[in-house]
Amino acid sequence: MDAFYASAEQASKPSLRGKAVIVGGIGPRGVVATASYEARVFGVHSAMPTAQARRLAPNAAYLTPRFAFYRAISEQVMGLLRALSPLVEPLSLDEAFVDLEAGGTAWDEESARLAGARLRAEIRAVTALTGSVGLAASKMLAKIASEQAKPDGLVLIEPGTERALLGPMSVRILPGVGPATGDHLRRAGITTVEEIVGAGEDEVVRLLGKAHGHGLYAMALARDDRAVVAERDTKSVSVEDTYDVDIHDRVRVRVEVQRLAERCVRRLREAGLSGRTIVLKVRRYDFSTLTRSETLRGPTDDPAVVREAAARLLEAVDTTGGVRLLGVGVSGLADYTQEDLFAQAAGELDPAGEETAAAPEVAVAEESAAGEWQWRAGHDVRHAEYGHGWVQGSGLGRVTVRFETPDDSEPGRVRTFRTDDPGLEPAEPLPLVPDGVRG
DNA sequence: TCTGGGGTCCTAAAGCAA
DNA sequence: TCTGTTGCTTTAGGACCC
Repeated sequence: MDAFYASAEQASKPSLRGKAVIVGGIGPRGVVATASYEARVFGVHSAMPTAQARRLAPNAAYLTPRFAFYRAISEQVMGLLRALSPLVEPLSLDEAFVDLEAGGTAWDEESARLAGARLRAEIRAVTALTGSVGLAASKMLAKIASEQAKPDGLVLIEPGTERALLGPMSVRILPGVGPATGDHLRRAGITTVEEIVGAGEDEVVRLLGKAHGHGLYAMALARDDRAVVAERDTKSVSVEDTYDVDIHDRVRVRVEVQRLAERCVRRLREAGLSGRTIVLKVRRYDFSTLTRSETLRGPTDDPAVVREAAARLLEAVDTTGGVRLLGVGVSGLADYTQEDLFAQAAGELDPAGEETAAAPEVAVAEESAAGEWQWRAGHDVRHAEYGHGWVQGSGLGRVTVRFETPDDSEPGRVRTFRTDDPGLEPAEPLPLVPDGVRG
């Protein structure tokens, strides 16, 4: 999907169409998740600090992500893909590999082009958004093709032309070559794919190590036989928070770690999983990051056990100077819950339900105290008199709403209310395409 | 005013067992 | 029993991806 989050917001909000839209973290330490193509003109791109984006594009619309909304669209698109083949490997909400040959949907260039073109039309009809298609003989090349196809296009790499296409391109297009490996290669005088080939496999392995070196050399030769894998088991579950200002108070650090442990376990249980290894992550004031982990004798999904392990791990970490991020994760997952003796003992000492019942109430109370939690910028609302709209901003006891729906062709009217206006309530996003037209 | 959140995979060191 | 080798597990860190 092209500039997925930003495009979805533009489709949902007519007043943003044709405008620079930036979706991402809005706080002082946020980063850009997606910038609309209009915003990219100003030099804004994903992973850029939002503060920097504001300097480059001060008049853009800044929105926090609405993942539930994007997920609903994503599921519609993934459904279209699964109609082409059972072998669909999602990479994220907006990207997936599809093995068209395994699905019997395509077997040569012509049938592939046809399937791709049809798919693009279906995506547009069902979601009102544009998607790009890359067609090629391997995952790596399909991915490169789809990047070349953006926005709103289709690119097919013809068999036999792969090496010539790849040769002059930067090493950075190869999967697994990020900033660090790119620098490493550049210091060895290697900046293009053909220079990797020219250096020879032994030299690349010497530079980058065995696994990485052999893999990368194969990619440079356009050799990639990785299969499309439909179902991949989750290997870990984690949650983390970056704080708007560094936390210096050790007691507060402990409290945050306990909260994160509980959130992590909630996610773990929702997925029907349990795990053996508890990981604590700490990013200090200077951005140095460290992790500490502890492996239990058996898998657990007990909040008390995870909280206690996380607390133990924290005691071995020096947080003087302040902490900018804390995280708690669980790995070594099992899809069953084997209660170990410690978990049971902890449960008996600490009456069951107390911690899980108390935590959400505290959270809700705090969000309410912070004020206007339900009037988050960009989120949908409904007003008894004016109908459906979305929050443009809120603060100081006021909330500003633009009343418009995805099928409006003109920007809607803006009105401001008190945050406690009895006629105003949070609402679900409206479908981008009227129900009757959906596939 | 630097640098999110959710993951995956790889490497290397250290401890331990065969 | 001593020593060296090998291999597995745990831990920590780093790179990369969207």
